[in-house]
Amino acid sequence: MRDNSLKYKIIFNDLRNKIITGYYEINQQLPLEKELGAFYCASRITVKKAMDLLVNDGLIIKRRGVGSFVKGAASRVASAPAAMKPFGFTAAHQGQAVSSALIEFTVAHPQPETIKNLYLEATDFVYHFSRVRYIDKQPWCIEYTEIPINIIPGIRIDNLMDSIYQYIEVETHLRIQSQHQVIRARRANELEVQTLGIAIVDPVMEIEQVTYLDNGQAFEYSIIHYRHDRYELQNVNINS
Amino acid sequence: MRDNSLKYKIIFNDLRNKIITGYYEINQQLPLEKELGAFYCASRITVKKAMDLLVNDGLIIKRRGVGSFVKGAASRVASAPAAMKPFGFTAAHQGQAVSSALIEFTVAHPQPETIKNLYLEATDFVYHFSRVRYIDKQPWCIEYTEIPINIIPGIRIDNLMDSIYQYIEVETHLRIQSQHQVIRARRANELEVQTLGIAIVDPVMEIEQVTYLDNGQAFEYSIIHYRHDRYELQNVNINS
DNA sequence: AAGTGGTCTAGACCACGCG
DNA sequence: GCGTGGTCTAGACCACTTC
Repeated sequence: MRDNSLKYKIIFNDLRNKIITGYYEINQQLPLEKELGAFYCASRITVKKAMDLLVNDGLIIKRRGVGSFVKGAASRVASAPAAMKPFGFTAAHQGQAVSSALIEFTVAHPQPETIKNLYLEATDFVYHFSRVRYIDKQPWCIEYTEIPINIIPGIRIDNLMDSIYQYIEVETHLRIQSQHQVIRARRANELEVQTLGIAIVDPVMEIEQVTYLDNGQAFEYSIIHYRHDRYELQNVNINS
Repeated sequence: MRDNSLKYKIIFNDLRNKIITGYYEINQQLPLEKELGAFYCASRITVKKAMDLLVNDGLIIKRRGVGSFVKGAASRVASAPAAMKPFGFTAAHQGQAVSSALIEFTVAHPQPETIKNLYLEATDFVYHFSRVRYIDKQPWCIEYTEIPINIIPGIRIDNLMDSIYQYIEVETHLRIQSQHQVIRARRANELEVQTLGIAIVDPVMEIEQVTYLDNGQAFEYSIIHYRHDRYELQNVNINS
């Protein structure tokens, strides 16, 4: 990544490491913005930009008139910066043995929800597929996905065994830019009981999502059901 | 709020309204940062700050070398800006008839999870209470909460019928600054089946949270179980 | 080549907490 | 009154897209 050459990201990552490794302890005051600017040879504005990212990730608090301090929660924070969370199951479990079982793969007209979320016509065509995702051969979740064929052409069965996002970014010149999700708890259905190896009384975590390319085009409508014991979401709310 | 006098928030809110009301249509290009700066009598940097907030809320995308565009998801976006989401059940349901039923209220030593998350000693004392929360007399969720008595003293039973956060901010001079949450799906227990009026096979949405004051002090450890049909979380992920 | 947004700076002034 | 972080500016240069 050439992102590493951006000054505010260098400062962000360095401060983040110093907090996570305990170089800065919990509740300890950080150096002043002015001092950090001198240390990193950066303007105060650039240091502030880096520190504001730390605030958004829940690692520090800033108090006007007082200073900046390491937050107590810092020791339990996710390993990846929130701003750099990767998209998709494969990327989220990088380094682990991810595999997939294809349940269904057809080309069809889009379902009503897909029409609404991707602004399609009922007469359009989409790839319609569902697959179970495994880590170390343990079932993790089941994905129900529709992707318009005229936005992402050329998907074949063997692309679905790996990361579909990787196919899109590597085989085409399109880049994935963002993802809008709605998260709910739900009862599992019969298919999920069988494929995920859970009991009929076990819930699943539902993630309904629309994924966007960097040109603003929504290209995927997907519903993912996770085993409830294999998914949790971290969230930090900051008061304006 | 004197927040309204901040230029970047004025611009943010004005652009946000123009997007939500359809003054700017989906996929329409917004005026250039330079033009908006002239329109609002603001520098380009200030306009950019406002627009970056819109990006984080998932309302627009920005393309270097091209311009900024209204995102398709804009029409389905939450009514409140993500950056200004209020804390707590009462605030989240402002204008609705919120009521509470107290299940338990004692002063006790903290549970292990509370000790770990609030950095307490086993010999400390906490308010330990649980309550069911209703909207229009319909059960919505059940909260299990512990708050150290030496951080927030003077909580009485009648405070628990209303918003405990409101008690804290009004009766003391402390201000609530942030909240760290972990969200999971879970099976309901016997108490929840009865108090929430759900079936034993129905899941609940679990929110485990630590809430912080603006001095960085963690003052509350809480687990909330929502009826799965009465809670959903919206989430926007942006690629670096 | 022209024009967009992204980064960075130096400097100013303000709001706030504290002594 | 002092020092903190918050806001805002004018201007520079860069990375990127499009023509």
